[in-house]
Amino acid sequence: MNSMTPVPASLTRSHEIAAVLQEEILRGQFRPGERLPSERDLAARFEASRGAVREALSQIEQVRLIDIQPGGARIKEVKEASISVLGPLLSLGEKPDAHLVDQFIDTFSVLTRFTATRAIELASDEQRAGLVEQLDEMKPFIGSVEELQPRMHELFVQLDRIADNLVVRLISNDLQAQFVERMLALQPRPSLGAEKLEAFVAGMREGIEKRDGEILSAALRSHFLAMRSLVAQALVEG
Amino acid sequence: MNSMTPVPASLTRSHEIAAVLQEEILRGQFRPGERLPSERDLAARFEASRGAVREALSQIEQVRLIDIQPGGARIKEVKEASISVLGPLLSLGEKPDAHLVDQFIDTFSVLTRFTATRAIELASDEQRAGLVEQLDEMKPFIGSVEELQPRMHELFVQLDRIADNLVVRLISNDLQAQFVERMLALQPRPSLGAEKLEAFVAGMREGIEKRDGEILSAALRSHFLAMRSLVAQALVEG
DNA sequence: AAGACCGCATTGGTTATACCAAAGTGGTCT
DNA sequence: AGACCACTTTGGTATAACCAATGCGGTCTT
Repeated sequence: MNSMTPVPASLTRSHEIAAVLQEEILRGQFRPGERLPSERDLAARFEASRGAVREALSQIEQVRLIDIQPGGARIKEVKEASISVLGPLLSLGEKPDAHLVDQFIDTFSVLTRFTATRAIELASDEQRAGLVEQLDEMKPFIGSVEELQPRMHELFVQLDRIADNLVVRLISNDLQAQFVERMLALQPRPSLGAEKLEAFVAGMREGIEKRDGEILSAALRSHFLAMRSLVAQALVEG
Repeated sequence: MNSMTPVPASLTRSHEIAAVLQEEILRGQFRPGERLPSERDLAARFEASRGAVREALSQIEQVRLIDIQPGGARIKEVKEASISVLGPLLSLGEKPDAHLVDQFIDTFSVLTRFTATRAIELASDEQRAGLVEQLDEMKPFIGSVEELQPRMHELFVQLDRIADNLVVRLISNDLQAQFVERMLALQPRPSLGAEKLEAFVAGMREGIEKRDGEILSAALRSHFLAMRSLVAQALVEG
């Protein structure tokens, strides 16, 4: 999966401008309803062409942070924006806002539990057996996060495939796009203890084998809770 | 709230082009990995300037349906896209795809339950009392969807405010932006029976008053399930 | 003095042209 | 057959210009 990571999208002028403006908006440097400087003024400020500025504004409009209309572009409330602003929002300060990170993990947890419980409802016996096998194959690697992580990821991919819910899939895409890369920058890189991981794997296994959503859900919940405090700790220390 | 509905964003050339191209991509008229026609060719095809086409492509890139790079823009998998493609995806056929609508409602249901249960965990006694009051004030209007809906909406706004989870909030924004307007076009406009609504309100009330997430969650679950079959029915009939 | 009206400056929307650097392409030479 | 090189295409950017609609300010009317 790491090898699939695309090249960090070349920074074009319009993307730069969009990033800067978006950050300023998210920092609250403009009041909602207020007018953004005109495209010509922005072009002058960024020493760029109007075309580049227009492309940037077009992107910001897409995330619903501004409303472009003849007469001027107006700032909207962050609360009304698209989920795409979460990434920039997390990158505002030196460290991501701890509260926001908590919300993030909680939400991810809910969606993952939904996917997982739905998956075992829908899964055939063969599929469940396959999932259990995947989990069993993880056991030797519980000590090593680097080894375990890709296998865990593969498991979730399978669950996602079985649950077959495009809506959740797309939401998760966005969350990951906004969140994961920014969390990976954390130092020290948090990692769960072997005991907890073992319990987690065991819980998942039991939930899948018995087709018991409660057990599965409980395992996932406590796993995400553990991750939450880990990340919180990393945010304080880093 | 209806009066707040913004003017149907003026259709600029770039938005038109973006909409057409996006629809073609979503229809699968290009294979993932395949190259999109060059900006110059697209400009010729749409009888527009390259600038307009570039703005359109910039928007489509924002929803991660294409990947623009020097050398050419390449199509990506729908599964990798942003949640923003859901709206266009729902509008592909004459009627929204029933399966997708189900997924939509299920997902909305999960998030709403999360918000509601979190809200009553966090709510002060005064706030809970306020919520209960809101519910009680609904009772006279249970017969009339038009009267009930805005009050119900206000209740969810309060729950959302108390739960105070920006991530879920933004996700819900996107879902509503993509979904609600398209569903409102359904004819006949589905509406729940008074008995079910009464039970729903009662369940919410009890859950909030007793601060019991299970009861609250159950009320919401069955409510969304009812909505699901209503919409399914409307899709078949319409 | 208050309100309706008109007109100009500003703003976004769009087009056209031009140039650059990088990616892609095809042919040639080894 | 493979490496190399030149040409072409493609996206990235800038400049200049025009239109329509908005916003604004002053004037005229009542």
